[in-house]
Amino acid sequence: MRQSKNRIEELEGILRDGGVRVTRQRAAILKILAEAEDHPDASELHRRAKEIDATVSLSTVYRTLSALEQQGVVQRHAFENATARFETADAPHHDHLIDLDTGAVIEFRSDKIEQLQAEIAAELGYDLVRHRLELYCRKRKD
Amino acid sequence: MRQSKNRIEELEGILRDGGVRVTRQRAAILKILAEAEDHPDASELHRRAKEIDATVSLSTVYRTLSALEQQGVVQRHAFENATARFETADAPHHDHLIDLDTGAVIEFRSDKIEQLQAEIAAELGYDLVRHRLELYCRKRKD
DNA sequence: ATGCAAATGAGAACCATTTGCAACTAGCTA
DNA sequence: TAGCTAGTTGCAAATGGTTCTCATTTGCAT
Repeated sequence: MRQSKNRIEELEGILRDGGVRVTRQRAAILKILAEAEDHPDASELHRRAKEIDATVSLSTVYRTLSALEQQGVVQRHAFENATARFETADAPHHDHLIDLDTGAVIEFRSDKIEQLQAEIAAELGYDLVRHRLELYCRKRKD
Repeated sequence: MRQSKNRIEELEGILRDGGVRVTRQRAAILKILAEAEDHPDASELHRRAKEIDATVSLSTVYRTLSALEQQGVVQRHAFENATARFETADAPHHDHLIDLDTGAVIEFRSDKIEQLQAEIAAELGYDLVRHRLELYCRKRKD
């Protein structure tokens, strides 16, 4: 996309700073991730990455995703009855609405809900570390 | 506990009405589930059920849990990085707070959040079918 | 009692993900 | 630029929770 090149170089920088080597395979996976507008799973990422570098193996996709997740560059989501799906962690925090019929994922954010969650945790004597909020929905029939 | 006997008979009735046979093994699993105050996983249920009926196999635990889930008697939860955990579906709807250090699960309910979720789905053109809200927390340090 | 569809135990099968290993290679060093 | 070495890779095998297969048993309506 438009300036994905910069974004990719930025991500590669983050990796190098984190002591993670930027290999041919990782560069390919990173590019695919940066350009993805959806929430692909590991095998879909593998399929796409192979178009850039045919040598990328599924193992490497998984290993790279784990490394990227640890660097905070990628987020992993385990939606109901499905394989893990991934997205770059550049956008601000948001939750997900999953279309039960198509599997499509829509991002949304509600500051009210975020705040209520923290309040609930506090009331119960806890500090909220992270949360998971997923809405499983069907397109409204008119 | 106190009147769990009635509860168990009630559950058995639901099963029979649903065309599901109440076998010795299922009765044992049902009893364990009705008495559980926590959110055990399949192998823990297996462990406990065997104390009532040593013949219960893990296969049957899984099969029974699926049957109970279909009858709406049991709910399955897939918390982060963990095996599926179960609870009887008698209590009114609630969400879960998971203690990251102990794995303990605390139930809570927020009508405000419930309402906000439906509103968000509606705004995006969807009908909310179900949702998942989990708060991963640590005990507050005083 | 009888008959038969439903249920069971044991173990194999599934399948997404992880891991062991020997052969590479990114990227610092001289 | 060549060399070094710890980090990476592809492949295949392992993992582990959960589901399925199949021969045998059993609940329960008749």
